[in-house]
Amino acid sequence: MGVADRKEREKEGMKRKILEAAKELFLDQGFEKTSIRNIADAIEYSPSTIYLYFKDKNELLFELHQEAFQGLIQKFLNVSPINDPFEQLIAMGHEYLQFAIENPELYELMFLMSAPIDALECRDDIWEDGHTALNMLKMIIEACKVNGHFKNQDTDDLAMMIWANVHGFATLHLRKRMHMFPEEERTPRLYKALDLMIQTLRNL
Amino acid sequence: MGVADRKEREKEGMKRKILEAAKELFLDQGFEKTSIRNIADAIEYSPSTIYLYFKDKNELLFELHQEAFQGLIQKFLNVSPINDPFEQLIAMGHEYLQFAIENPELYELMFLMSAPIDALECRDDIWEDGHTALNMLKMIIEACKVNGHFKNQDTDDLAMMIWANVHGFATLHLRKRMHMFPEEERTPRLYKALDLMIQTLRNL
DNA sequence: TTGTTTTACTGAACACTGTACATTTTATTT
DNA sequence: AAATAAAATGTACAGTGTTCAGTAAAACAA
Repeated sequence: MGVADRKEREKEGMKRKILEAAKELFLDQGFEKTSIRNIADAIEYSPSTIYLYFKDKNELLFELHQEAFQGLIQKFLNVSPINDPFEQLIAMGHEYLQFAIENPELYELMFLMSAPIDALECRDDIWEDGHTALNMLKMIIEACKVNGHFKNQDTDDLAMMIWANVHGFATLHLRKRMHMFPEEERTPRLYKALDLMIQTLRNL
Repeated sequence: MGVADRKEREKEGMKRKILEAAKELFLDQGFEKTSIRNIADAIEYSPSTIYLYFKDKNELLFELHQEAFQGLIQKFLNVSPINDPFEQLIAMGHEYLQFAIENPELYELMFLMSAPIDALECRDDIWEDGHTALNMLKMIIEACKVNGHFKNQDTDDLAMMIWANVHGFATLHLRKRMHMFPEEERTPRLYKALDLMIQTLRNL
């Protein structure tokens, strides 16, 4: 039945329209300060219409959350042409930090927001892409081990430590907790400290 | 004039009363979900009264922010009896992580909340205690250097790296982004990864 | 082409929120 | 006791997320 198909497409189109508007507004003025009414205004529909396509405001965030993780995974794929796994690791760290700095609100949505997590804890598919990203890190760590790095260290612990470190850099920066350094020094210092961390790992 | 003094004390008493109620509610149900009306109800005053003592909801948070940092500094003082500076560093990392785990909402308020920071960026005394805490870390790093650690490394970079790492652990945990590990493994793994990080630094 | 059913959408309403301000109550000073 | 100053309040405004009865339009069956 062709009609049902078209309806399906239209429904999908509407969802996208809402999501794009929500994304722009969330990224522009933050989640809390964006109201359903704002989104409705942007797409020229009534507020209630949004509730026909999404359960509530959190669900909008959830969908964007999914897309954000897929964006990070895309960035991670940039490191695959590199041959030496340790160099891959370094590049991955930079890709991660760059993603966080260039997409602050997306990063916030992925790793900092607590609102949606509480609301969507029941769903078991939230972390699918998160796991994929983490596995990419773990595989590179394993490859490093083959090359003689990280002797007698547990891969999970290493992954956790590296991830936490990069995440720490990202959040300190995003949440503007680097007041001890003058404005223009912050980003360079971020990368410098990241490099220091990775070099520290080199002879582990 | 004794009357003025008493008035001053009463005013201070009222401020404390409001702050204690706000603290309990913020820590209990979060900042966003606590309304001025909730706080007013708790102390049995009208909502408007709160505005006579604090500029707005953010200011309540700011005052608590100050107190929280002083709490962390107190924990840091626990390491001073330790003789070896590197052991001090290890203990400091544990104190920090423990503080974050035991006072999740205070930690959130210190390092994760973005609302108050934006609103209070003008004030230059927000980060006074923050700097004190950071300086305690830096002094220990300097002491480690005297003992032969961290050869040819910049103290600021080291401080930044260590802090970011511990902060990363803390936020991953607090924001429930450790879904890859089963519930009961999370906290132990946190400390294990922290130890791994610090041991990595030992021979730097 | 009708009439009927399904779908898409909306406006008004509810119960909240932070905050401002005129008004009233209480305390202090003259 | 009257005048003044301080403290607390009730009310109001403009905003929020969300629900739901009702309407308009499209799809289907006759």
